[in-house]
Amino acid sequence: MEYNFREIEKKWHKKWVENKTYKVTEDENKKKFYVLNMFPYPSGAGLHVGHPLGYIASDIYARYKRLQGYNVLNPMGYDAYGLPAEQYAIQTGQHPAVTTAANIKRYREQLDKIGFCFDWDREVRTCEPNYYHWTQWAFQKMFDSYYCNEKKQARPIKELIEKFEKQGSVNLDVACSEEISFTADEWKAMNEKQQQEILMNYRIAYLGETMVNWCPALGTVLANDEVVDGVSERGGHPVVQKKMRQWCLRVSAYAQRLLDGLDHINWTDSLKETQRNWIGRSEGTEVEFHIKDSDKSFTIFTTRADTMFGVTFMVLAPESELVETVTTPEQKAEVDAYLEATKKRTERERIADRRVTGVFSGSYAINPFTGEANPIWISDYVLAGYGTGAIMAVPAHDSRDYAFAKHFNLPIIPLIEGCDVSEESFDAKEGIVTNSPRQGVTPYIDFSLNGLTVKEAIAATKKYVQEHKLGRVKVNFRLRDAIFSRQRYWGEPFPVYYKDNMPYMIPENCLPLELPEVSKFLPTETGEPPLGHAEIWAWDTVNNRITENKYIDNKTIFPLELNTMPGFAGSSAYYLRYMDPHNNQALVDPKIDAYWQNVDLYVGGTEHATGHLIYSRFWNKFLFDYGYSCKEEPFEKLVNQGMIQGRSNFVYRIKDTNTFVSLGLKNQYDTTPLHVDVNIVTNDILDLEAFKNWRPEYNNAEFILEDGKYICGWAIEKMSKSMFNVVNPDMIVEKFGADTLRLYEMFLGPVEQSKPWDTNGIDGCHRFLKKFWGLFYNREGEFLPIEKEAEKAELKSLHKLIKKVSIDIENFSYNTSISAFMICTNELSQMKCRTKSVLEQLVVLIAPFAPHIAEELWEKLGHDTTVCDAQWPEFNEQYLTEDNMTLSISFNGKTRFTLNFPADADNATIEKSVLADEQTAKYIEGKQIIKVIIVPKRIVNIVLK
RNA sequence: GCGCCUGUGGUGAAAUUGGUAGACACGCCAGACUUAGGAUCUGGUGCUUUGCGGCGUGUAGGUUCGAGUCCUAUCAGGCGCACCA
Repeated sequence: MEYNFREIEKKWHKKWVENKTYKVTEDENKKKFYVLNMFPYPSGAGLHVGHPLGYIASDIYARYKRLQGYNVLNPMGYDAYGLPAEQYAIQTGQHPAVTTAANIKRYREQLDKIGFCFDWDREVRTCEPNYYHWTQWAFQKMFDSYYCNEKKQARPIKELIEKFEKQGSVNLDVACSEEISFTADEWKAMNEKQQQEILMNYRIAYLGETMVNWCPALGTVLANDEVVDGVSERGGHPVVQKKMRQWCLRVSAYAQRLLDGLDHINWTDSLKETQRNWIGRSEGTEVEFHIKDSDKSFTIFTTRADTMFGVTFMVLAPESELVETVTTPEQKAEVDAYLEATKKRTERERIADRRVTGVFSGSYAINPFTGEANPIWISDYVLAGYGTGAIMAVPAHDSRDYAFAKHFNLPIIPLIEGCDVSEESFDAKEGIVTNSPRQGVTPYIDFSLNGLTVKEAIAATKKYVQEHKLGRVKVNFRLRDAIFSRQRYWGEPFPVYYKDNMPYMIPENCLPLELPEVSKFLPTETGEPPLGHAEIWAWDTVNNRITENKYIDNKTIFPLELNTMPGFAGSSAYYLRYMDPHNNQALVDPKIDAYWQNVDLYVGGTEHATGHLIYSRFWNKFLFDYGYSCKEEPFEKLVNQGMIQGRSNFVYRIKDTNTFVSLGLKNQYDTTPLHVDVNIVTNDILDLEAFKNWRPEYNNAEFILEDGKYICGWAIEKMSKSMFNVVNPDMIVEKFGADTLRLYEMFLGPVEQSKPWDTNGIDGCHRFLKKFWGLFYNREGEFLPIEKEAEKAELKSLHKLIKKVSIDIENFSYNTSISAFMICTNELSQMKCRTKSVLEQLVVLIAPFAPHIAEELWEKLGHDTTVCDAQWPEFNEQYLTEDNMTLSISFNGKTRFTLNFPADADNATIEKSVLADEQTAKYIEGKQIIKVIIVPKRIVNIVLK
């Protein structure tokens, strides 16, 4: 009987749905295991072969864990809100809800064909009200919270109000946008609006007037991670800096915890490193500089406190509020011109063109260590958003300051013994400090760093600055608060209305606030949000319900927020929602959360390293602070699947003809390479008929063949429609079956590695499944397994496989597991002994990889339960014993060699003749063996004298 | 510039973690069965040499009885951050 994968797969897909084979419920008697894939954006293009890579890898793991007796949660859903879904809707001129639903349907069909063990009863869609209810709820909680630095957690804002009433802003150690000071009496004297404005400075979700990444083409602001090289990540449109009033999340308050948490989770080093870079912790010192002939002062931030004696000028960011203060009347015209010029330059231009620019402000700042008056300059190489927006420039030891000093001819004072700063600055933090203070100069203060190493000098300066109240030790983070508003239609509406221009939350029991219908949902270049077109979009505070805009009176009926939330809002806590997706009383029932805890294995692409994976960790930490999530870190282990690139094929057309020449002969002609659809090429051989029918212009194409074949050229490129190299999983499933696709995607190489999709070689996996089937059925359709005692050789082959596969799955080395299956199948097939018990275990072993064929054979073996409920076989070392055992021998636990001896020998005698090489023999010859220690894994330690 | 990762046949890749490098698969070569084959089966396949042999894990050193694996330097490719003070 033939291996009929089409029939088998169809049959089992139906049975799995009917029997709800993959439905999971909480079960206190079983240990839990939570496997999660990053849920997809249902884009219009559907799935290509790259998407399922991670899903297959995690599916294998989930099935394996289930066979081991775990209660496995393996859910799937859709990240349906946000830019990509909406862009697609705009391009096709349809309502996003319609296209999203259609795309989801398509995704589901494609996913269903591959045979995943998802519990679809737990599906979530971020665009559905019963889901975004909890996105809005979390936002309200963030609005009603501040971050207490002392307790290192989010606290209810009412505690902060109580504090203000008692002591004002005295001794306040909380995260804020800017330091404000006021007394309790002043607080009490404020009206409601003033108080709300003050509180906004502390809320975790707050309205902030900040510089944002404005993308005119997309008609929205973007978060920092959505901007790459000055253009939008989606679509590559220019992005400019603009000051706007936006909702923000105070992610920066959690910077230290986000950093510390990385130490306790099982992620790859490179991903952790990426996050560390993004968080960008930098320990330094803030020092106050007084402005000469003024009572004003400003603070700078430096990580090189040891260079205080090498400061020759100061620089302010053009956007710094201090610019106005320090600009003298004589310099005003020049400064204004400079500010105007910088404003015009976009982020992109600044990156592309790094020329040194700047202007002198006219003022001087007094260096508290030398007493010298340093000129204050303004330049765009200093960023307003980092540190204090002001720096002390030490041209000798900072390359940027050096470039500036050379350009404007400012002095350079070297501070490290023996360093040469005639050509470039000496940036390394090493060497012995000198010139601090300089010889012959009367010390301004009683403090010297000369003779210390750089590290010692930094510590000494910090100490001095602290003790003399010249500044303070400060930790700065690169991580900024996340901008949380989008001027888009297709996103979660904010559950917010405006009274007297200040935001108020609609009552929690009125959630979800559903997305209204609008006449026009297209974004605008000017940034008016599409929700402005909604007619029913006002909040009636008397009846607590939505009402029509025309009733807005700003007394009881107020306008609702017009912005919507960004894509990452819905994807930040979805793993919690999967635990309890139908609960309409809470995001997740605390008891259920306590059962599933957090995600044990998270699989997805690296592209989310600085976006989703930061926001999600932040969001979860916030919920953790209130006890809504029982674990501080959401994703225990994370595996990044590599990207699948496309492998394009080319045909070579001879210029000005319709004749195509095969790859090997193309150099004899003047040809143009043309992309050809990879789906009409097999193993680089072109299907000539299919090619003629591919495009009308090739109908009468002629070919110059080699060996009767047309060989195509190839190249690795991004998988894209325009290069005709997109391979859909459906086509592979149709041709070879889902089990072959699953095996092949895993066989391609390590899951973590990026690699091109290459259909060459898929035959090997398909052939293997046929051979595997051949262990059970011969060509005549006889069922081969028989009940009998297993033979030694069979058991050895089987247990070798059990051991290998068990270890490999734990390590995600699926490619080598599949090799092991191939070897075992060949061995058993040659032995021609078909012992039922052996084959039964073999079916269980392959079930995670190729579930359809496993179910079919499991049934044929006489089981009426699903193979998913079988038990993963344990390997038994005794079957693995070799006839000739190999011993690894180490001397003093250090050096080793291997040694063969018969396994049945009672006492192995170590003879010179069996040693691997002569030199080794020479090495132990004449040395007295004191002790032989046999340790597990058949390693023998021989201790030599 | 700083940080992280990766370099092994014609190709994708293995290597019990310091012990016979190239498992397994693709491709290729030869053969068998076939009217035919993008089917199936068998054997071969790192390079070099007629052969014995020699050489081989980006390059150059080092540690070791022994290195793809550890150390140092260097080259190449990929990724992240980047006027972040």
